[in-house]
Amino acid sequence: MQSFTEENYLKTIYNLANRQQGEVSTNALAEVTATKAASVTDMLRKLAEKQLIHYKKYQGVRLTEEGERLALQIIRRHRLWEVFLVEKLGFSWDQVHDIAEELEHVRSEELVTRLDSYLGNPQFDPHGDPIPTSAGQMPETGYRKLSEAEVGEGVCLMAVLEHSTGFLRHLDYSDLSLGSTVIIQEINAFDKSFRVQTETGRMVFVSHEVAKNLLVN
Amino acid sequence: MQSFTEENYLKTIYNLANRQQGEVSTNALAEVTATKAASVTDMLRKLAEKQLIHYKKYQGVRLTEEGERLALQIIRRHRLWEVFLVEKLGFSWDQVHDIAEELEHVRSEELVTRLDSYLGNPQFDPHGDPIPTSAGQMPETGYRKLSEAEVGEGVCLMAVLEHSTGFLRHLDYSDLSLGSTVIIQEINAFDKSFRVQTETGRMVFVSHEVAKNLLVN
DNA sequence: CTAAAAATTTAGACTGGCCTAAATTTTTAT
DNA sequence: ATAAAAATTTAGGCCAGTCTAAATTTTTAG
Ligand SMILES: [Mn+2]
Ligand SMILES: [Mn+2]
Ligand SMILES: [Mn+2]
Ligand SMILES: [Mn+2]
Repeated sequence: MQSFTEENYLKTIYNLANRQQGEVSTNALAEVTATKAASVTDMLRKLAEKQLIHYKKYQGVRLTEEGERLALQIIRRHRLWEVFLVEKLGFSWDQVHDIAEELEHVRSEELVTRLDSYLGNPQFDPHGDPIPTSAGQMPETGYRKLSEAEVGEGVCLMAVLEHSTGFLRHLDYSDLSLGSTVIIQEINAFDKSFRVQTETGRMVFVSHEVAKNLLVN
Repeated sequence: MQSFTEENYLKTIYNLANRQQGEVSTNALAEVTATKAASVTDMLRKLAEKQLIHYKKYQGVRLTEEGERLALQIIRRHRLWEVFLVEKLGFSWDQVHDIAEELEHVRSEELVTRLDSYLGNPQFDPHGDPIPTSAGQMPETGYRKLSEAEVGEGVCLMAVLEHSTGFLRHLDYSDLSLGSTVIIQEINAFDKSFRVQTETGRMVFVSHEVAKNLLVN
């Protein structure tokens, strides 16, 4: 059985490993967990002891199979709760992350199973992130960043890479909602900003910063 | 802001204070929290420091107004989550307590408000316990124990005092469900056991031990 | 009313998770 | 190739919450 803290480290290691390639560094973990490198080292020793990570001093860290299994379980819970909060309780997608950070630690297999089926076995969370299966698989999505699309393309908005309230509110404001299609009218050569037409016909300006954090199909 | 542990102590003090009269003892707390008396003393000093309890060495403990407010908030969350688990996820009433013990600590006013309205502002939890109001009031119920009722009376089963899986399963087995009415056929003079007729017509034996833990109207 | 029993508190110690400062290892740049 | 910089680990310590053993206070019984 893991503590909240251990669960958070596992989840964070998983996420960092899948953003960059190769081993996850102590400093990167310290930044995300908002602690100091020395504290991370302490925890890494403990997780290695429990065989949840592969860890060689100074060489970075990688999840073991068991560690990954646990990480996916926690991510699954997080995303299912986010679906619940949005679909059933009517929260908006920018309000749910912090609450799900707490709910994800409630430990009950039965609870997750029932929640999943109550929600209709959703495949994606409100931010378009795939929900790991109960068998412990992270579904593959073939998305690319909007910033990599070209003029003239019509692309469907599928997920966000950035989950901050500010970013999500900005998307709402810009009429960019997941599942909707936008047509790329123009890409500015200088700042790589986009002008796109949304499904409702609005012509919207999308900065490169935003386009980099929007996944499309 | 209180830790999980502090919240559990406040809730426990509240519950004990409303089962017995007067101050709550260190030993009673140690038993319920499954810790040792010495640990309880440490925590009482901390809670007194935070002005959440009135505490004089060797004299037992009582919640302050603020302490009671917090205790009721936690109990409210616990009971709302129990309703959710039973009504929405289809758990049975003997499975929900432990899960609610964890869910009750998720801290979000907004979450509780939305959950409450999603559930239709329920007045009672699956065990018949009243749900404290958002204003911080514990609704009064005028229930008495089934063991205090008399032969010939028809009484409505309203709540249970004991929440163990064993007890609740036994009630299911005995066809004794909350909201149903039973008619008292006979009270055994020797062991104070009851013979009652349930709503479905079954004739059921109710031991004194069980009758003491069933509240009726 | 007093002595034994029971309840409670204090003393001292441990673990988990965190910190700062110092030491060590690895990486980078000349 | 080597020195400076960056990253990481180690040393030593703090706090919350727990424990056991010992001391103290309150309660109970004779
Ligand atoms: Mn999230
Ligand atoms: Mn999400
Ligand atoms: Mn309960
Ligand atoms: Mn209950």
